[in-house]
Amino acid sequence: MTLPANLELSDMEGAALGLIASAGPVTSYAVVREFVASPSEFWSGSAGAVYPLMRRLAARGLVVGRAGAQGRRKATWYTVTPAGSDALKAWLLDADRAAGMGFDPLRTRLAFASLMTDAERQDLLEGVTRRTAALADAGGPGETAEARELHQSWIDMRLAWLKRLLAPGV
Amino acid sequence: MTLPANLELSDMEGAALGLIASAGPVTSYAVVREFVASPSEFWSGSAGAVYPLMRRLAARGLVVGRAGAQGRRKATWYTVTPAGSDALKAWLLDADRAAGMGFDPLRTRLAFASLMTDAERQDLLEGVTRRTAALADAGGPGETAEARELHQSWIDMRLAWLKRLLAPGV
DNA sequence: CTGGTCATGTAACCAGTTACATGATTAC
DNA sequence: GTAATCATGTAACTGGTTACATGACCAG
Repeated sequence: MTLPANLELSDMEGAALGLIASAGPVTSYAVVREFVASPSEFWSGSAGAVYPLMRRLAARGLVVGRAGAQGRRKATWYTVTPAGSDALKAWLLDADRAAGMGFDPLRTRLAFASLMTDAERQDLLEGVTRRTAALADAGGPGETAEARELHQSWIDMRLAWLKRLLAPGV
Repeated sequence: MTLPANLELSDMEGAALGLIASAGPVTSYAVVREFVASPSEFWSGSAGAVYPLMRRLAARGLVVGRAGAQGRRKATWYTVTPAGSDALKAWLLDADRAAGMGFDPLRTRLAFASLMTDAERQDLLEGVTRRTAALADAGGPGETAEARELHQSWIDMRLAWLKRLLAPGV
């Protein structure tokens, strides 16, 4: 990529910028709420992360923050700039990074399956099966149909894989 | 969980402790090599992360480090203690955390599919398809058969999902 | 009007990153 | 013998976390 360095985004920055672009002028708190509501649960969406992140984006000229109010409270409303739009596009369409596997807590543990007894392994897989099945209902409200389908595919894959490993005589 | 607080492990600590338990006495550098070679690519395995982590584990009594040598170089060799073994077991068998989805860079982007044009979306999915297909060969050497199968299932799921989305007339 | 929650932050801490330093080992 | 790389670290920076502070809003 011969992209200007100031346009490069971390994944959390990209996600935040996407939210701002989608939801029009937003306050930092609205972004916090979206992160918290997200089914991804990878970022906590803590205020201590989001508020400085928004200031960082503003300092880089990717968003503008206008001082305003929310009722009697004063608040800053953020909008993406053209430069922010470019940065967001570049991040969204970065196939190299999109193809990565990210972090998978189950795989991390199964790398050490040899350290478990058979009974422990069985218990773990059953516990994971129950909890994975429960994830099916937990769709985030803001997600697109495509993201939701990927979520569901992930769950289906997981359950099929678990079922096979739990099958008697395997 | 009524687990003593000093037994709780972060995911990176758990992974490191698993490596130490699997490979017998190891140096910090050996752990670095394993992290770097891991197909997960989530942690960089930087020395600046691993060396302090090993000291932290030692300070908590989960491993012991014995001063020794590697040829003429001096090095510290780490072994898990019984307490470390307990902590590792608790981390490995924590079904709640194992069932989590972790971080998925593709899903993070697809949450904003509405911000792409049709052509851009098509390009992205094709790029991801090519790169995902290439992942099939990239099995980590230290991984167990189960972890490898989960890796492969993830790839198959991804490819099936991508193929469906790229099918003409959908 | 008072107790709880919402909204907007700030501060201190912690863990992981890149970049650097240094000495041992290996390749040529 | 000298250059490259391996092995063992350290230091400074970054960014995300929890915990706290403060004032607005809302239910009884």
